[in-house]
This record gives sequence, C-alpha cells and structure tokens, in this order.
Amino acid sequence: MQARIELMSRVTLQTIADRVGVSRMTVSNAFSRPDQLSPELRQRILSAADDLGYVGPDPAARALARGRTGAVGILLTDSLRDAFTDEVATTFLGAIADELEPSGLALTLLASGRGDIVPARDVPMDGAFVYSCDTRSPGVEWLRRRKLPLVYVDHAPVDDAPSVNIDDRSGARAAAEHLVELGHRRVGIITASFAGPHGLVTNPVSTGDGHVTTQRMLGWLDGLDADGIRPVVMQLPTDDEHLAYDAARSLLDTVEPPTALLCFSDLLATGALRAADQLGLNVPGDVSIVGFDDSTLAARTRPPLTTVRQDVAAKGRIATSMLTALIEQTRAGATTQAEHVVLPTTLVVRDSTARPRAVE
Amino acid sequence: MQARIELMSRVTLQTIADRVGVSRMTVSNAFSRPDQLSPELRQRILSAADDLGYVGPDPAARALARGRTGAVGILLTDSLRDAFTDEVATTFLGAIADELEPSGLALTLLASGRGDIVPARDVPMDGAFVYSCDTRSPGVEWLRRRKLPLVYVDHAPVDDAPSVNIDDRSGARAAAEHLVELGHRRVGIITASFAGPHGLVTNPVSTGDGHVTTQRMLGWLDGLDADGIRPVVMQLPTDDEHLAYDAARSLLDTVEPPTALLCFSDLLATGALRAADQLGLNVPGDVSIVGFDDSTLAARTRPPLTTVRQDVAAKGRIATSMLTALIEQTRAGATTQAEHVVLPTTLVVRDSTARPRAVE
DNA sequence: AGCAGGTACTGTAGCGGTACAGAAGAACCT
DNA sequence: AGGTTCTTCTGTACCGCTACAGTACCTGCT
Repeated sequence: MQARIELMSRVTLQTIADRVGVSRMTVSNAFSRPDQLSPELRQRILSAADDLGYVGPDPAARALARGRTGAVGILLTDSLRDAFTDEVATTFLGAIADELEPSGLALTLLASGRGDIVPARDVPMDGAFVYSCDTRSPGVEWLRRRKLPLVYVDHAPVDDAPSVNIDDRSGARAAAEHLVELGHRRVGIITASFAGPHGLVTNPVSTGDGHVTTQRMLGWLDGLDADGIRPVVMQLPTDDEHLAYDAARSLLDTVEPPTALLCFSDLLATGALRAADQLGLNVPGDVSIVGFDDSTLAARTRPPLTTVRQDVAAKGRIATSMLTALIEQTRAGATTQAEHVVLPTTLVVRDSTARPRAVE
Repeated sequence: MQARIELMSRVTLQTIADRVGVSRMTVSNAFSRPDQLSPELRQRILSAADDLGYVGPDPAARALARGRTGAVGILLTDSLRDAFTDEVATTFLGAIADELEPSGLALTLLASGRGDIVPARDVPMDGAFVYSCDTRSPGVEWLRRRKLPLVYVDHAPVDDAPSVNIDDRSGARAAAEHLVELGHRRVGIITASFAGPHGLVTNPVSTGDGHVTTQRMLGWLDGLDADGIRPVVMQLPTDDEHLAYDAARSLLDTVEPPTALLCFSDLLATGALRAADQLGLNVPGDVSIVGFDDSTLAARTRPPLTTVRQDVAAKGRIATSMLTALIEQTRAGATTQAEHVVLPTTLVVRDSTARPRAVE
C-alpha cells in the first residue's frame, strides 16, 4: 500500500485503496471477483468507491489487462447507411443484437473508414462478423490479419473460419424451375452486383461478383439450362428499387419481351412490378415476377410476390452463437474444425406468377 | 533498447524494435507519427513489421495509452431488435453511421445487458448517444456516471448535455388543428407509451412517459382543447401495427365512433387504416387518419397518409456533429454551454383526411 | 505438537502502447 | 567560431487494471 500523491486527478483503484487502507488488488477484487474477499470489506470498499464517484474499473484498462473488450464488430461492405435501408440487413442485425444481449457483448458497426483511421484495424473488439463482403475488401483483410475470431455470413466460405450461408443456388434454381414448369420460355433476370459490368450482360457469371450474386445466378441458370433457355440478364450496381424499375421497363418494353422476370431481391421485384404496371402489363397475366428473400415486402405487394424464402433471423442467431463459441474457444486455445452452415431456402408461390398467355 | 527474450509470443512494438535495432518508441512513431522519423527508416520498420506479421498497434493498448477508443456508443431503450424493425430508428442509425464515417469512429450498439455485464458501464467508448431513452433507465445512469460526452436525442433535455429533439408538440398540434378545421368533433388518439397505463386512458398525460410520447400528447391536446374537444385515447405499450389495428377496431366499432384518429406514428396509422378497411369504413370518407413521422410508409399506403414530417436524417447528422464536437471539446478541456436543438415539424396533408360526413 | 488445507489479503510483473522531455548531430546564420 | 534551430531518434514514466504467486493467519485432524 503505497500512498500515492492524491491530486485532483482521476479516481482509480489506487485512490480507493489508499482511502480504505487496503491494497489496490483487493479493491480490484471487490469489483471483479467478489469471492476473493470478505463481504464486509467488500462493502466498505464499494461504499468508499461510491463516495469518491468511482464508476467501476476503466473499460479500456481492463480490456488491455484482460485481453478482451466486451464488444464484437460487424463489417458491412456497403456504406453503413445502405445496411440500414435494406430490410434483410436490418433483420439480420436485429437478430444478432438480440442474440448477443444475454452475453453482454456490444455490437460495433465497422465503417469502411476513409482516411487514416480504419475501424477494422483500429477498433478494439473480441471478434467480428463479416457480412456479405467482398473477399478482397480491405476491411476483411485487416480483420484477418489481426487474427480475430471471425464468422463469415453470406460470403464465400473461407477454409479456416466458420461461415453461415443460405442455399442461394437451390433457391434460385427452384424459382427458375417454377417458371419453366409454368411454361415460360422467354425469361429475364434482374440482378445486382457491385463488381461485374452493369446493364445488359451476356456472360452472366463473372468472377468478380459477390458470393450471393454468383450463387443465385448459377441457380437460375441451373433451372433454365435444363430446358435450353437463355435468359436476358440485366445487372444493376446496387439493390435499388428505382434501378430495377428502369431495368424492368427496358426489358419489358421490347418487341418480344420476356414473359417472366427473376429478381435478385423482393425489393428489385417491387420495382419490376411497378414497371409492369406502368407499361399496362398485368402481373401475372402478361408477365410473371419472382423475388428473393421473402421479406415483409413480398406479402404486401399487389399482387403478392412469389419469392424464395430465407430465414434471416436464424442466420443471425446461428452466426452469433458461432462467433461467441469461437471467441470462447480461441481464448481457451482450442482449435476445432471450422463449421460451414448452409440454411435451406424454399420457394413461396404467391400470385405474381402464372402460365404465360401463349401456352394458355 | 533492451532485447527481451523473444519467445513464440506475440509480436509487439518491442519485437520489431529489436529486429530493426531501434528503440520501441521509434517503431511506435513509424506507425502513429510518420513525421517523427526519416522516410527510409520508416520503410525499414514497416517492412520488418510486415515480415513479422505485425498488424499495427494493438487497439486496446492504444486506447489505454491515448485515452480514446475510436468508437462511440448508442444507447437504445428498447431491445435492440425493435430498433432495427422501426424505420424511423433505422433511418436515424443510418444517418449517424454515415456522418460518423469520415471521422473514422465506429458505432457501438449498447444492449441493455442483463446479468453482470452492462455494456453502458463496461464497453470502452469515447462518447455516446442516448436515443429515445427513459431518463431513469440504468443505462443512462451508467453513462452519466462515467462522465462520458453524451448527446441526448428524442429525450427530455438534460441541462448540462446537448440534446436534439424535433418539435413534437407543434407537429402534433398542427395535426389536431387540421382535423378541427376540417370540422371533426369526435377524435380518437392512438399512442404508444412504454410506461403509463395501457388501453383506454382517461388522463392522457402521465408523468412516467417518454418525452416524445408526452410532447405529442400535449400537442394534440393543445390543438383539440381550443375547441373543447375531449379525445378518446388508446395507449399501446409499443409502436406496433397489430396492436394499433386492434385499438382502432375497438375505437371505430362503437355506436358513436370518432370521425378521425390521430396516431403516434405512421406505423400505427397503417394499423388503423387496416382496421377501417376491415370494418368497411372508407378513409377519409368515414374516418380521417393522421400519422406521424412521414416515413416512407406514409406515401405508400392507400390512401396516402396525412402525417407530420420530421427530418430524421437531419436529426442524426446534427446529433453526430454535436457528439464529435463535444468529444473534441472535452478532450481539450473546454466547457461550453450545452446546446439544445429543436428541429421543426411540418404537417403533410395527403389523402387520408377530409371533412367528416356529418358536416358535409 | 505438527501439518495439511482453507480463507483473506498483498506484491510484483506485466498487458502493449504513447506523451514528453531530452540528446546528438547536422544545417544555418552572423 | 559560437549560437540557434531542425531533424531524427531515444529513455523514462506512465495509462489503469488484472493474473498469479505468494504470505499470514486460522482451523481441524492425527
């Protein structure tokens, strides 16, 4: 117990220790390991701390000493604003936040960080989610280099780290097959890809695409190829309703328009619905439209959308338990084979798809 | 330069210093203050660091030494999941995230934290937003005790801390006056309050309510009182469309139903619209309905909603610049009078309000 | 009496950085 | 030559806390 000079300075464990006449360590224990000292002494310490206006061990100092911060990060490719506009993303975030709550971990949103401060590199955290990011994004690279426990979501699986995906390919395939079964032969696709070329695309599977984009495209092609159908593909730079509207207009306003449209998301599908409406085309009479995700939007459009359902909340829950487990494991020094979960998708048929007029 | 034993242990500044043959401080400078050493040496150090797989100064250690973490928190009363379901909240979060990006600060969502880990107390951060929280919530208390720079949003202003609010009261009043001017005399109110009693309420202004709830109620009453109108008030525990549906049904399905409904949010208003529809009542022919917020929902309902517009994005931007300024100030030791911003609200008249039949 | 086993508290040695005040030499000026 | 100023690097002293290995004393058992 060395009585340090007690200036007006900050109240620390030492301040309290000096006041009560015990060692700093005992004060620390009073806060962090109550079983290490007698209840009476602990009470004395706690009330002295209260007198001095001490709130509790400084989180930053504690983080350094303990080696953990109490927060996990989530890296999102898009600007964070976009993440908050997209219903699928917000649902996912909500599920994570919810699932994280009992563990007491906070969720830190990692901006891409222009300039010299890069959150993925500079923010203290115990682990992170990589959500729907480009594998080559600098943020991902930083997180990996930091050797943080990572869980990839909607992202091409990386060997050594656990991942959660949905079965995008099968879902897309089911959607395509559904159209084929109805008798459609001229099919348009409206998809979104931050990488690839935009506009009308001839070779729809490009290498630079995000995992989800690629998988869905492969699935659609799987379903169409069987019948030799070559779709017309419009690729948008983002998942935006207005862009989809324009794209759908230009696809539908031709001499021999597609009788059905496969869309990357329900949001794009609503744009397509609006375009059809604008052109005086009946859905599903003149053109069938299929979405993806089965967001709340899908059931509310007119007509309600045929779409591919994914369980976004489950994705969030599973990712979270994987991450907390991984953090635990890493701390314990254990090494387990990384798990790669793929959640099922199911086709939900509503009223936006029907047989094309020609075959009726 | 003391050559510490170099085990398989972690790579730190010292490891690199030993390797290159300079002091640890110089290595630190190579990363954090490039102007303090010659470009050549810096390059040597950086490449040595790269060889050793060093990512950069450990964020937790740096946070302790520098006294800042690079993240700000946001405390939300509701479960975080709710925050992600509500469009107003997500828009607000998006605006904050966006505005925060250039500063390189990350945004940490503070869960209320059951159990012994309380993020508001235990997570390292440089400041925080208190968004639409109960003044007496334990989270707020912890943040205040930590003496963190705080900005209150949609929260009763606290003297010493800056705050951002919208003019809820005037907005609500304008909505009420609009109905009065149209000739409505029997008015119902559907509001949400996590505190007060729920169901039919006789004394609509209770003390335990949130600031926003109280202000809107006062505004509505301001507008109705002038003409001696005593509204029927239904108070819901949360901002939920289904609850609003039920509430609206029970209000409208009576002998002498209100000819107009004032709703706490556009979301509640959509519930009310659905209820009217279900009861075979025409909006606005049989009943007028007014929302609040002017979210994207409002323009999309049938009929489009008359509502009170608030600029949520501006709220987020202003709150963010206030917080960053406050953090800067606090660091500089300056003390300024806390600013209390109130943003305007405006009535947006669309097609969900009209004169009541009786007076036509 | 002698010793194992608790319980309650303490001291030391970090955790991995950064701030700040030098120190040593080169460059510039009069 | 002597003084000033810059540039470039170094040493020390923390930041505030915790892990861990004691120490001291008390209890109970043989």
